[in-house]
Amino acid sequence: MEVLEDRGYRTTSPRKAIVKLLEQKHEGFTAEALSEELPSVGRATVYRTIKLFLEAGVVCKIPMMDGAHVYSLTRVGHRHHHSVCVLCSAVGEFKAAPIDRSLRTIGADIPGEIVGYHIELYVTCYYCRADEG
Amino acid sequence: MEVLEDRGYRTTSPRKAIVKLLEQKHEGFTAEALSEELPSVGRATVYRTIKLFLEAGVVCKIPMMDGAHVYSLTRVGHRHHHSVCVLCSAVGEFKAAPIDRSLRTIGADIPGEIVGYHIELYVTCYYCRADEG
DNA sequence: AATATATATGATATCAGATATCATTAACGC
DNA sequence: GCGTTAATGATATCTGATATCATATATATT
Repeated sequence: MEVLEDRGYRTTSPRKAIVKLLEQKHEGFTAEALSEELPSVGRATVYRTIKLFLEAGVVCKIPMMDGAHVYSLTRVGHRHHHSVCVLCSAVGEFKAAPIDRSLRTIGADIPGEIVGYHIELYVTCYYCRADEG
Repeated sequence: MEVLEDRGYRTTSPRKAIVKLLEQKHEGFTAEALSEELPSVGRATVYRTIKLFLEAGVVCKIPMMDGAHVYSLTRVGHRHHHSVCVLCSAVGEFKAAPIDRSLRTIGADIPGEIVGYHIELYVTCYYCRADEG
């Protein structure tokens, strides 16, 4: 929320409601699902707000294995990547730093200069594995 | 094409036309663009065929930095990842093996068991860098 | 605290990418 | 060649997301 204020955005009640809900969510969510959970907030506003949060770096967009994608609140400050449970879409964050190193090695074999990268790890999380036995 | 035959799919002329066009394409493409380049093939067929190719592993779906995505013909047989030029969307493939190793180390810190992963490297390719100076 | 001003909202329409339907067409096995 | 079955293509439809625009409300100014 402070991030938004710093950027000159207003702290409105719809935005507060969305942030409040997101803080409780440790699973990836779709814009549609979020909208359904917040009937008091207009559909358009939900989509707009997620886009705004994306640009501000407050949420991340995570592609899933099947081509779909979910959003997730960013909890760590530094550069990171995501692990996503393919069953419940619980999202974990891990530091980018250790991978950066090995990637720099690989970079030597890549034609062109690396300007960024994405890594998604697809996992089955502890709870889902427990359920499946 | 042989991959498809092995799977019991028929080698039809629309499919041949699409494969032929893809072989010449070293840039990522969208289904829409492909459809426009092949007016002789119906829109639905283009989308269907791309989906089919995806499932057969003949093409890959590559998420771009801005949230869009492109498709790209798979040229290497083994497991690989992609580098994509953010300017012209030229696609390169690189072997997954060297990264697998470092990722296995990181895996120890990840809650859950890794069932798969994606890596996309975003680059500015040689030609685009030459153009921009 | 009241007001002015610009930003944000929400209802609706619209868009884009993709998929479902289904009658017609054309591959492949015989 | 012929029959069966999969594939095609025109159309309608779906889903996730965005554009429009009148109304409401957050902040700055007084």
